[in-house]
Amino acid sequence: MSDASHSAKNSLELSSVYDPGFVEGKWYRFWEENGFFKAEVEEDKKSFSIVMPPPNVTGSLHLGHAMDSTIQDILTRFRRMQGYNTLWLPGTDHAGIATQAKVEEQLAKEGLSRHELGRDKFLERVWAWKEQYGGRITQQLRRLGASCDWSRERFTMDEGCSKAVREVFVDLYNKGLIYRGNYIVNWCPRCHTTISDIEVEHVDREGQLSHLRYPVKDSDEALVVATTRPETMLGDTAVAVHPEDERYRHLIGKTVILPLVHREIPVIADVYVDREFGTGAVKITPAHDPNDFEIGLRHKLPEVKVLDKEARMNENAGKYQGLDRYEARKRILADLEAEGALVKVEKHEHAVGECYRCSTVIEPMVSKQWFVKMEPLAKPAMEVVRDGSLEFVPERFARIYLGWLENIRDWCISRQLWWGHRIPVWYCEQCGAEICAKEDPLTCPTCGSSKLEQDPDVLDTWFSSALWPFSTLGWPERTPELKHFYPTTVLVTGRDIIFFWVARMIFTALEFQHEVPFKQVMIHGLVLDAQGRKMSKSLGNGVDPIEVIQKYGADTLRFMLVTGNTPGNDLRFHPERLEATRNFANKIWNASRFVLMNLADYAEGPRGELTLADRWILSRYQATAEDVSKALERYDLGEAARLLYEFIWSEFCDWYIEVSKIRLYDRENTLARHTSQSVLLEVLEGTMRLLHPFMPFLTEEIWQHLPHDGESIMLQSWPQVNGYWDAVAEKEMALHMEIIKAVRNIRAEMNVAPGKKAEIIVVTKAEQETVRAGEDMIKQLAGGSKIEIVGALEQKPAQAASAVLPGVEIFVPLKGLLDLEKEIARLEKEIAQTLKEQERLAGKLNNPGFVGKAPAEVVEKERAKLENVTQRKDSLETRLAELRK
RNA sequence: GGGUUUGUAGCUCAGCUGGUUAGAGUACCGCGUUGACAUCGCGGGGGUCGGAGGUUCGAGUCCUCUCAAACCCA
Repeated sequence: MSDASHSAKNSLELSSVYDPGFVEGKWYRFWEENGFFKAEVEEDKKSFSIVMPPPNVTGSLHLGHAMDSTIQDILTRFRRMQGYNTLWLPGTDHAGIATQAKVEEQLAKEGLSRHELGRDKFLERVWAWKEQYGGRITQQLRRLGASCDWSRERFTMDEGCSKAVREVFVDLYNKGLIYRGNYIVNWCPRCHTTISDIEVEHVDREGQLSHLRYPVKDSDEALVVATTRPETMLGDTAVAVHPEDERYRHLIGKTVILPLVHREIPVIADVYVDREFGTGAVKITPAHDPNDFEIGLRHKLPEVKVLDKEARMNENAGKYQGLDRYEARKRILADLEAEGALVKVEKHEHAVGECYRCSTVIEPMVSKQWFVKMEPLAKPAMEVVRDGSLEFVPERFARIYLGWLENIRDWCISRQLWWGHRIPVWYCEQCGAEICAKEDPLTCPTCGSSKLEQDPDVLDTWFSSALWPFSTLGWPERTPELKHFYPTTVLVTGRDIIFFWVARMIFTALEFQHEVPFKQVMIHGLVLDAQGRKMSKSLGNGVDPIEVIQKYGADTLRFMLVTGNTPGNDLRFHPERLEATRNFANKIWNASRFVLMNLADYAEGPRGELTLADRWILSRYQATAEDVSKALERYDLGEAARLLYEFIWSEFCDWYIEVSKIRLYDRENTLARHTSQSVLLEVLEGTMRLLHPFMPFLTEEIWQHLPHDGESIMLQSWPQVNGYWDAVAEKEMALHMEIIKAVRNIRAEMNVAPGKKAEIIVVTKAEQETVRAGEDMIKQLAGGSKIEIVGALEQKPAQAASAVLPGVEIFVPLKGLLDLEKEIARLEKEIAQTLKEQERLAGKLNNPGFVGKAPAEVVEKERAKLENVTQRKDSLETRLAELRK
């Protein structure tokens, strides 16, 4: 090899401790600047595409993002190396409420409000804010090593996405799937906007159940209702009882008198009423309770609003007007008591709806909002999952998804915010016409007036993210990207946004592309703190991934986030696990250093005969490549990572490298040395490729030091699984390992100083040839001075410790060092173990049921085991008897 | 109230379609520092798999019930 890049670089540059900070930035720049992440449409190649769940533009990276992005990056790098035309498309979300709140905060510091600024000026400020701070999270993703195509980065409010939003809205509107109506919605008195049903979090709270007496008109009787919200009684327009409730049957159709305000309201019958709850009679406030609203519709009850947008009592509340809802509750209860209408108050635990953003108790309120009619959209969305054209991984999440869609309610999409996609509907001031159009209209198509007013509301942020898989590929244009990369291959996201996002992407995609947005959805769990709690700002238990990266390196964080965990389950974050993973990175680093140090004089050339260890590690390497590939294909990243960890540490480092030292240090036999170098190199280089998706930086750094062709490891092909499996080598190697472990155990138990070599006698008939082939290895790894392999021993060494393996007996003569008592105890323990095992196996084989019904193969295996155990036990007993003489 | 998940060594977690003496990391104990790595090596102790019952020749691995924890929905 004459080309400089083909030979190993001077390994002396490699420090004995891996320093991620030193290499990470360098390689990321190298990859990005050379355009290695860029995906051009290559029609002849199979595509693999992922759209990144767009993080909030206001956000900074948290461990959840880190995990989500790591998984996507692993899949992307894996498929890229496999030769797919790979696109990982990044972007950010405009995050209506969050972003608006951020900028309002900023304004508040200047003593300004958005209303003082005005809509247009405010929006300018938001855009300016976005330009300045919005890129933060994308920079952080780079620190993590994300190999997404930044040249295609998108934003949910960019021109293309906005165009897609318009297109979808107008189309749904024209199909009658978007409508405007007066319905009960969730109002956040703090964010001053509606939020959708799923943005409400139900929290169990200790509250009070007040029993209120409503006198029946023209009667001595009274109906007692139980309520957790006495203040809304001012807006009651009925009392409902169950139609079959004997207690109240005679009152149905009668009228009761609302205390305090003395308004007359009817007693109605509705099956919704739970007879068991409270008194079995319910006050109905259609304007401020979702269930009451439904009842109100069924019974055509009037809606009396008593709360305003600040959740204060309004003009319909008479003397309570202006009071906050909780203050009003106290006052009203006091007044009811004074009037004798308060029967009792009892403690009561119930679920209270809170705003997902600010945790303010939401106020159900009737108001005029825009909705998406869900039923017709939900049906096909369920169908594609049921028929398997869209798959959830793990599949249990499909049930959650389906369960939600089965009971779907219409989606409230209007938000009383300024930052977002404004609803493309205009109202004609002249004739009252409602105009929904893709292009801003200048005049009213009905009356020609130019006095048009656009609806002030914006759309729910999720409306635009629902279009993400195709809007980012250029839709509504028919772009080559859309044709080639859509439907995307897999969506990777947390299980917390199945409803918010996944479901909505699926039904919009089906409606507009007539195809699923992705063939598979891989759902992962959440990253929890060490105690298993969600990480949150209020708890202050969040961990900053960037700090972790600075301390341990991105590769360590990545590897740690995908190990020790099964698909779909939550992951607890334990700092100690970072150390363990960092040690693993360091181990790889040092193993590579070792190889490089011994490769200085390496030149490609034909190998000599492969040793047992060579054949063994090559076989194990192949098996690992195959298993890792399979695990990655079924999205079991934790298993893939575990396999690599085990292979590298336990097999490659602990055994193969140690064995290789024999030939490496033997300068006489250059062919053997060369062969060893060659195998070390092959396995290390291939293993780096297998590991690259998990630890891109470390593997790139090592790979660049190894003899190589090509610019970057990330562009190399994935190791080919060639089916090479050397069963013989694996079996023989296993025997050698057993022998070595047995000798090591003897040495340790007998306190033989580690530096002191000892003679090893191996007595075996059946395995003589095998053991002979590994003589050097045993000597090297078990600290043998010399090794004697015989078929039988005339006279057993007196002062020797021994061990028995199937078909093999081992003696370690320890003149003067043997502690007879210790050795006897050791043998007795061994015998006890084998005896137990022997009994277990014999019992099994004596069971006619087992012998008769179990597969012959299994029975045969057990028989062989019994034979082995019996033989071992006999040998051990013989030995013990000898010692006791 | 419905649903999902989890309950395996002191701790954190693996264990695929039931069949080796139930594994790893970490912690713990003993020994070890010239030669890849003390962010290391070698050796060792430690669990009968939440509980009960069942299916089966055979169950951590399937079924039923039960206890506990977390989450989602209502």
